[in-house]
Order: sequence, then C-alpha cells, then structure tokens
Amino acid sequence: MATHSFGRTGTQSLAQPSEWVLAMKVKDIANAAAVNPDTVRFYTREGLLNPSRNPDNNYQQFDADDLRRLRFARKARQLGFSLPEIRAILDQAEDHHSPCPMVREVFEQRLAEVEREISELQALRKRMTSALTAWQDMPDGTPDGHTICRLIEHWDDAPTVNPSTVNGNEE
Amino acid sequence: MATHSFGRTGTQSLAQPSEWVLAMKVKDIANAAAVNPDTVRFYTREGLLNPSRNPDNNYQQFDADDLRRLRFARKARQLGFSLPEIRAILDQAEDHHSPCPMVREVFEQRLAEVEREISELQALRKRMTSALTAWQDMPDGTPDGHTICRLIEHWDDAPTVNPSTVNGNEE
DNA sequence: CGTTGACCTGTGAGTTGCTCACAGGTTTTA
DNA sequence: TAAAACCTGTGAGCAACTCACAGGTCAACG
Repeated sequence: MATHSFGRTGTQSLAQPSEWVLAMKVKDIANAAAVNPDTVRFYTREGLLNPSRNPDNNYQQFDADDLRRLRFARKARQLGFSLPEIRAILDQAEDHHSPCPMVREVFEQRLAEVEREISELQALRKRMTSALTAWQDMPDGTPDGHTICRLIEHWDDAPTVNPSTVNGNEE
Repeated sequence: MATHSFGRTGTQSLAQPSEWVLAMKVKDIANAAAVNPDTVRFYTREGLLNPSRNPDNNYQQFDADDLRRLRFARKARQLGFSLPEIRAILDQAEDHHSPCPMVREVFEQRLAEVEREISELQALRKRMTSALTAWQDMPDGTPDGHTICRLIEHWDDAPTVNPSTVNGNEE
C-alpha cells in the first residue's frame, strides 16, 4: 500500500524542492514547475512528457527527468519556440544527439523575429502617438453618416502590415 | 436581366475604384479592401457587415458604406482592437452616437499595451543576445542524459512572464 | 465503515481571427 | 450547352492552452 508514494503526501508550496522527486503526480509536478495542471496534462497528450503509471490506480507518475523536460519546455516557450519545435528538441536529446545546433539555429531565427516584432511595434507606437496628437485638433462628434471615427478612418495603413497575409490572390 | 449589376462585370484589380460602388459582391468588396473574401464572409457572419440581398439570386450586395466599415475594421484590427470592440464602435456609429470617446479610451489602453509589449520584447531580445554570447563559451555536445540544451536550461525565467497566467491556484 | 472532499482519469469543447474545405446553386464565358 | 468561375452556408482547422464534465480513487474524520 505504502510502497509507491515516495513523494510526501501533503501539498508542498515550495517551488523547487529538488528532493522528493520520484513519482510526482500531476499536481505535484505542476506546482514544482509553476504551471497549470491542465498544461501538464496537455503536454503529456502532446508527447512532451512521458510519465510512467502506477499500476495500482493508473495514476501518472512523473520523475525528475519529466520535471526537467517540463521546465525546459516552459523556458523554450517563453523564447517563442513552438510545441512541435520543443518536442523535436526533446526527442533529439532523448536519442542522445545534441539538440544544441538545432536549437541554436531556431534560436537565431527567433531572435530575428523578435527584432522584427520590436521594430513593427515601435513603428505602430509612433503612429499611434502622433495620431493621438493630431486627434486633439479634431472634434469628437460629427456622426454625420459618413465618418465612423476620424481617428481611425484617417489612419494610414502603410507599414506594420504583414506582407504574407495581405491578400491571397493576385491577378 | 441586366437591371441590377451596376458594378462593372469584370474583375477590377484597382484597389480604390470609389465609383462603381453600389452592389458589390463578396469578391468585389474584398478586392476593394484588399482582404480575403473569406474574411468578408466572416465579418458578415460576425455582424460587422450587413449586406442587402439581391432577390434574384440571394447574393449579398455590399455598398459604399459596407466598404467604409470594412476598411475601418481592418485599420482598427491593425491597431489591435478586437472584433467585439470594433462591432461596438460600429454599432454606436450606426445609432448616430459618436464612438470617438470610446475609441479614444480603448485606443489609449491599446497604446499602453503596445508599449508594454515593446519593453517586454526588448528585455527578451537583450537576454537572448547575451545568452547567445555566453553560449559561445559552452560546448555544443554533452548529451549526458542530464542536460537537454545548455542554452535554454541555463536560461533564467524571471521577466517577460505574464503574471496573470502564471498559475491558477494559491493556497 | 461510510461519507465527504480533494484529487485523479480521459475526452471534448471554448478561446481569437481568420482560412480552407465542402456541397450545391448561379452566372459568365467559350 | 458545357465548363469554369463565381456564389451560398456551414463546419473544421490552426496554437497553446484552459475549462468543464463524468466517473474512479484516496485520505481523513466521525
């Protein structure tokens, strides 16, 4: 009966116990990594985590390696890696290949993307603030049936638009 | 037979015809606003557009006002307004109220959000570049079973994390 | 020993803003 | 007249979760 539960019965609110690390249940590993238990379940469905099973009750058992994978996944998500990318990295590591070169490549792509996002947002911010300034000269009202809102209608939409999704057909 | 089609039969690739503006069909208004026809259909479903119907064939007929609404919606989307927000603005304008004060408020909220996003991305960028620099001192390989990828594993995850979605339960 | 409450299980649906696919009707073109 | 190109509505798919539901399991209390 008590042969399997190594991981202290009660709920620990410590974030990094790094001891009682055998046979965590969903909520335990979720707490340890500070994520929603449903996220743990979701990642398991998606194959990022591979818990064993307690034959007594069919509960999932996560170990230290799962926790490492989970923490890794969360950090990678913060960096903008997609779940398929993360799974690929994890699978490569599992096969005793070093995923680092691949990570380096995707990492650099992601950095470029972040930089593009930054400049787009900066351009947007600039246009927003100048629009806000110019707006002070405009009257608020004028619901004349032709204008919905001067601020936005007089917005010019040149930059910031993603060229890959502008239309779909050209002829 | 030819009583209803005012809008030139052929497909115009001009972006802003601003004449043949009565009774556009889906593809016409989509071209005029440079969006995907499916987006037009989607916006119609969502109640942003209210085309009349050609009784002969039940086709949707968009007029100049619809085009204005569509263009407005696209501009507002670029600014980060959600579809419900845009619908609210449009509905207010329909009722001959000026939506401008509301827009101004959401606009300012959105501006603040953009600024927050910018500084988050800048912090992320900074950490990414310094990680990339520090990474050059690390060996690529070492698939030692304990480390997945040094770059990401040694990533510290303090900022950029959205505090509203960190966990869910506190006890 | 039973009941309560907190956990576990899997699965399915909702979120946002589209985009695409499908099946069937209409109109234009060759 | 037949094929191609449009139109119609509806339903599903995307990403990365999050939540809801129905039922099984378990610890503790009385």
